[in-house]
Amino acid sequence: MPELPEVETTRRGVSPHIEARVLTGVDIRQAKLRWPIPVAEVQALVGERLESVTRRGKYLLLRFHSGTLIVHLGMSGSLRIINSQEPPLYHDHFDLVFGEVALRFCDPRKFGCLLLMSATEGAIEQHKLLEKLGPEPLLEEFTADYLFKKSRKRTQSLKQFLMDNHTVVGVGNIYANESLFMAGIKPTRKAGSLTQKESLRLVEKIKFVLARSIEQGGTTLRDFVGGDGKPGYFAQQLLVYGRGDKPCVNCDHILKEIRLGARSTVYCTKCQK
DNA sequence: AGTATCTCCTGCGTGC
DNA sequence: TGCACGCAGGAGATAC
Repeated sequence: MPELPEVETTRRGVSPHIEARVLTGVDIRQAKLRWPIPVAEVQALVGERLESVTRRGKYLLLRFHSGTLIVHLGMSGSLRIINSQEPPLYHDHFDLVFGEVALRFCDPRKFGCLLLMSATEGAIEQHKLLEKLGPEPLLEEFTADYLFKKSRKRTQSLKQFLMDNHTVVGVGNIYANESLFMAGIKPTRKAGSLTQKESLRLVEKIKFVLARSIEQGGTTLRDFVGGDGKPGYFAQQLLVYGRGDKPCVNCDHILKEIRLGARSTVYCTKCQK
């Protein structure tokens, strides 16, 4: 599942191939994604130059003069640069064509989306999907003080609180598990029980683990932007995620795996307090 | 307002 | 070997 590092890696990977180029065609083979693709509106962008490729949370934003395309990869989506003559495979739902190259979207589970916000509707930040998002975890706006204050009087579990986009964007299940382990904090605790000191550790670890994954993604960029279109997981060392019933890397105690809000949650009952 | 639950979809693992 | 079943998972929608 693409988490923030994968989305950012995708952005960096595809952007040099399409930015500043003119959209010459739109080929939508499957409009039924999480929300229906507004086919005619997207096609109306043909002839316009792609001004920028940016990211907000896990949303990719492709800005054109008359509007901005919003792309989300959902659970299983990927974007890759192809030769525009290349025939689509199963689950390749749409292409944005820029002359001889194209940006191709593949998503077996169809949890992703392609939407358009017209420039006449206002700034992209005002879009319904974006306006209530929390801070970007890698920017200075995401601080220990912010997280501490935001968590006051919250009764839900710390992990679910972290995974809520209104708290902070881009911390999905994998990184919530990893950062809580690295900070030595039990995921089941109520968010409101977080101390200032713990908040500092947690924010540090979230930033660290996300930044490191983006770095590692950079090394595999060429692999997926080029041909096979499978971004896959970064060659990252996951300390707890997917390691339930295996020994803790710190103390050898067997890691515990539970469900929090139907999400796989793994932690060490000795190292995480 | 905050919290928990439901929902979309397909591939994959499991068990018979 | 084949088939039915069930589950995972991002995050908005819905219910309370």
